[in-house]
Amino acid sequence: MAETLTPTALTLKDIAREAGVSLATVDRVLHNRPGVRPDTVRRVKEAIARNSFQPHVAAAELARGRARRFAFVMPSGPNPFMQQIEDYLGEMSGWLSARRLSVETVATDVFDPLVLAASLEGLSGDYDGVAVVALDHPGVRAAINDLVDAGTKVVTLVSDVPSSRRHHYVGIDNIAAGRTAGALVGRLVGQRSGKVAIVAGSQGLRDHAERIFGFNQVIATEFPDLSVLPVLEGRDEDDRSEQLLARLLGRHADIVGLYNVGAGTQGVAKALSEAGRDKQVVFVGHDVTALTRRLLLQGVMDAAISQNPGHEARAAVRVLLALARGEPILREQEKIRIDIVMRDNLP
Amino acid sequence: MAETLTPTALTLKDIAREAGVSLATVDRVLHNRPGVRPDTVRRVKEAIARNSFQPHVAAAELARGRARRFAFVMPSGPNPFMQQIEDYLGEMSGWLSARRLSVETVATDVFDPLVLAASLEGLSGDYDGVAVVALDHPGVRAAINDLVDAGTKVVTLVSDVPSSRRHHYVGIDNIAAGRTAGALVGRLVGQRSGKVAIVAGSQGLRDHAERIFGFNQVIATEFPDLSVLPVLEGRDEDDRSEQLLARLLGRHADIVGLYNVGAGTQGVAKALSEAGRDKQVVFVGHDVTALTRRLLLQGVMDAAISQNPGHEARAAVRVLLALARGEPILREQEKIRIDIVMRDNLP
DNA sequence: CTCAAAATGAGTTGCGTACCTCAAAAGACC
DNA sequence: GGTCTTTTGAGGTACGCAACTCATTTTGAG
Repeated sequence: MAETLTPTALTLKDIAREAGVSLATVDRVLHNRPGVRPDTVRRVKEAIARNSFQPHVAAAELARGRARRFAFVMPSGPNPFMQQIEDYLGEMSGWLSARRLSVETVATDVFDPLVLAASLEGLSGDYDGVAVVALDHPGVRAAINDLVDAGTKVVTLVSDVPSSRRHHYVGIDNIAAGRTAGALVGRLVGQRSGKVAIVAGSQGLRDHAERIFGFNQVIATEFPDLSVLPVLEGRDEDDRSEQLLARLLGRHADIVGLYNVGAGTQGVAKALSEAGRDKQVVFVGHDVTALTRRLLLQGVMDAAISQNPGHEARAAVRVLLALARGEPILREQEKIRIDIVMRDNLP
Repeated sequence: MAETLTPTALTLKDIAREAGVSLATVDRVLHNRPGVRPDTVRRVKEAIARNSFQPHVAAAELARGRARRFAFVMPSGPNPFMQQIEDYLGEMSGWLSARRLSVETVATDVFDPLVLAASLEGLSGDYDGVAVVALDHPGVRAAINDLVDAGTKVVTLVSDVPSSRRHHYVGIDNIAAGRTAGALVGRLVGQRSGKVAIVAGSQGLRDHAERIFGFNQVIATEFPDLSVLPVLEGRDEDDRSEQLLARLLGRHADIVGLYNVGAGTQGVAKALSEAGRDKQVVFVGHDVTALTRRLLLQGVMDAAISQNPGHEARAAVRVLLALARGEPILREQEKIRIDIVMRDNLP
């Protein structure tokens, strides 16, 4: 009828007795300090495992004295999505200070690999953990690895550097996101056949390229009545996106779908509206911002693929904290999901 | 360039000095203990606010000695969604024991208000917090209020009792979920006109009724080419759902959409397949289980409206813990979102 | 003004761990 | 067997707060 999940509550003292050693030795084993014979280490670890002992987090945290410091390395430009992440970090301030944690944001030009790498190197030694919106580049990779080697916990945020030895990635699978966008456009277009336009920031950005890849994959294999037009590179700028799209709409009367991969949403929407085709064209984009929220409510946008910035901010902090404490990570909890947001499930 | 979110780290001693009182008095104020003049209370609270002091969670937790006990009151039947919630609670066991928290699940017949109320009354005094999958009934409401009055923190889970004085509800807005389902069916049906079928467990269940309400609302106002057939009450049973739906499909050749509000998914899918109409009818249901996952991959189901059971389990625990500690709740974090799950964003 | 009640100060203990020192024991090496 | 190094034990202090006791001061009612 009633099942308890937490049976025992042993302490280090109990483990010491169990293993037939002193508290000091258990402490040495627990913190990988030198000066313990391998055989003794084994005995202690066995005692810990046998009793499934877990150190009391609160006691450990209290005893260590100095506060943990984390740094968030974020893009310096005016990116609304990144701004949301910072806002949500700010909302955590009470939570953070009650745990004596310090989170600092460091703005830098994440699109310049050398500048980013230099910023990362500059953090070494000062922080227990670093979350970074990273560009996938050899210099950045090396900087991340250096941090890791220095004992700093590193988490990549939003954009991954899979070839580095970062401890964790907090963000979505962008290929799957592109696939989802493709499925949505295809399904929402319905019976109609015609062309599909793609507006991206740049195909050089890893996340954009991956999204486009996934999108094309789905359209090509599952919606034979649709053909994808060459990608417009709007550089995430409103004006440029608008001009490029307006020209394209003028040339193709049979555009039935539109996928906006990155930012520049304002310009994309304007081009659609001014051509008077915002109701006929299925428009799928990314992220829930004040703007996309409005466009969804107006029916100009049909769906937004979203990664929850609040979740990403909190997950990054929690993962860094768990890594620093040596606690296991709740993978299921920290996994960022690909949200499909339509008008009626707007968060 | 770098902005710190956590400036100070005062202690109770500092607050005592600031307020010109002793540690004991600060302690009395902090824990609402009697024997402090109103004026002194004010002074202490002002000092706390002025310095935005927050007690060190770890120290408080360590000092209080006894572990906190939480109970989860769950349906006793073989409900896969509830099972998932329990599974995720089990996955937290390491996290829980490291914090010396105990979570016990109590199985009971949540559909019988008297039995449920009795179960709740029986918990009084033994637990610091209770999460309950509750039926909205006067007897249950009274039982919840009694728990609250006894100082127990109460959270309703999945299904709310808004008229009670429960401290928090962890679950989705079911009207919005129904609206989302309606929008999906309507959009995915495309240009076609025809009829839409609804299979529910029972219209007596609050969550099902709300979902149907939201669904009808959207179809009626936004998809005039679709007409909704009377609700089939399958009692969440496979066989019954299958029979009812098979009969309905036989009578109406122009069914283009299907909304399965609750369980019984196996039967619903079978009726569709055996009628050879699983590809023509847009089928939207709820929750991601092994079964719905398979149906989505096969293309039988087109979308599932989902509430993340892992998130609900963890949110309930976190909310109970925050309430017990007197910490603020991170509303954004604990809010359960309505997930639209299609084949390409299957979690 | 008196006296009891209320309010406050001062202090202690303990929670479980981290981190440190110093001494003692055990082992390794020649 | 003696010397040196490695390993281990024993113990202490500190972390910030909860919870408690007891003495002292202040307050208010009569």
